[in-house]
Amino acid sequence: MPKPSRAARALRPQRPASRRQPDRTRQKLLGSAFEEIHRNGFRAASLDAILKNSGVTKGALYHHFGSKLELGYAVVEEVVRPFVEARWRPAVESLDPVSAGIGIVKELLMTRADMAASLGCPFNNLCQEMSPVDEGFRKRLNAILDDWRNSTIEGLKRGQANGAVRKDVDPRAAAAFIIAGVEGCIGMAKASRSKEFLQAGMTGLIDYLEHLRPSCDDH
Amino acid sequence: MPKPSRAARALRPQRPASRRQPDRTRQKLLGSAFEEIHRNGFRAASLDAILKNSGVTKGALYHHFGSKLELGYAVVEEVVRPFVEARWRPAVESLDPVSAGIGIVKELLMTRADMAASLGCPFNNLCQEMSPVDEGFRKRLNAILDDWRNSTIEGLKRGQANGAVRKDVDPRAAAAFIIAGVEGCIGMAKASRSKEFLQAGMTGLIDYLEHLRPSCDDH
DNA sequence: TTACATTCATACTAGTCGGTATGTAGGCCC
DNA sequence: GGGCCTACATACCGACTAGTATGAATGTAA
Repeated sequence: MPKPSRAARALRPQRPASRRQPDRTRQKLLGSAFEEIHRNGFRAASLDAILKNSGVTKGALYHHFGSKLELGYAVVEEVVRPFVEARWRPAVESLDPVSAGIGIVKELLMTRADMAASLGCPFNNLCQEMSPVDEGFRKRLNAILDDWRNSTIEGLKRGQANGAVRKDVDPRAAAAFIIAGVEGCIGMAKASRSKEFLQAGMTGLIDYLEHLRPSCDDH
Repeated sequence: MPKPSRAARALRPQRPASRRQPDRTRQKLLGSAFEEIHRNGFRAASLDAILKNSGVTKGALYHHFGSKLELGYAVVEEVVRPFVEARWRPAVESLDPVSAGIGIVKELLMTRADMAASLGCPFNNLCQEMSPVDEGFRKRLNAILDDWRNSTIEGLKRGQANGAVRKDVDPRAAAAFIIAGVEGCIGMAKASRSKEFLQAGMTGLIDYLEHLRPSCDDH
């Protein structure tokens, strides 16, 4: 084996005695970049600020990433994607996606309302900013969005199969609207800044989700 | 009268013979700035590009506006606000806001789908980008959002009074969710770029709007 | 221990940005 | 027609940006 891959190296036990820990510096860069991008957007994100906050130097950065753009792509794939997937996984895998979705929304309202209302959703922020101006970002973000939506569609279909979701619901339209509603609420809450808009919008979303359940109309 | 105000001057007949037309150059700056901001966001908007596209020089710009920030504020107040208000006015003033809203959505899908899917909504773009980083932007954008939402609330209440909207709907929550749904759909469509997401999401929105109407549940 | 690739550190460059200093010309009043 | 404010035009400045050139130190394989 000529050179150990990052994945293989990460499995080996850490050697804290060493002063050179490439995987750790890479992770520090990704984390610091994610925060800076979350706060300022990608284009306004300053490499100097990322380096300062992570304690890494410019030489190390350009050793691990070929350019600012590549760093941004890595943040999308390795930080933003897991962040988004961790959110919706419980809902789309549930047998009752409506109840699970409502639970996630309520949990978000209780634990993440402040961050959501001030800085917004990292995924949505990047979609808004970068999709129109960089195809590489757009493709990666759209891949995340596609996975999210397709999983939601599958969840809704499963709900229809076991009676948790109305049969006359169009899963494609409902999935798109649910995602748009979530991101829209968080986005608008940024402008109002108070959590009131967020709570009101999410109340409307919950109402819509309830409306997906079988009701008296079906009988 | 020591000096004629902009408003008074605007009422006077144009004099195309003159080479100095301050109101016209101001409008050219606002229009060019709006386009550049719509395409690139405020912070990435280049003054040089705005000047090039409008054929105005830097001296003229800084004669009319004290800074880039003031130019941005003026774009919000004098271009974005009318843009937004013109959209929702027909809906919130209607006796049947649900039908009027559905009409606006369908009209947007037919006439503005391409622009919406590529560049997004100018108002929402600025909310996402500038609300967290500049209080002056946030206040102005939030004022627009507040007006939009309050008008929608009034429209829904009017609909409830004359039987066009279900009585058990919470107008505050519904208004917030409708706005969030519209902007969310447009925003997500930017990442997917194809109009399919926009159409699917808007179909879900229409379904939600229909759900606000009185149904068998009320009897 | 020697040779070599990886990993990081520092100093620097070229370019773009918003903003300013200075100058000039149109247009109204006295 | 002289004074004067408004409305522009041009040239320039300092700050900040992403990116690079160069080199040193570390770790590894032979």
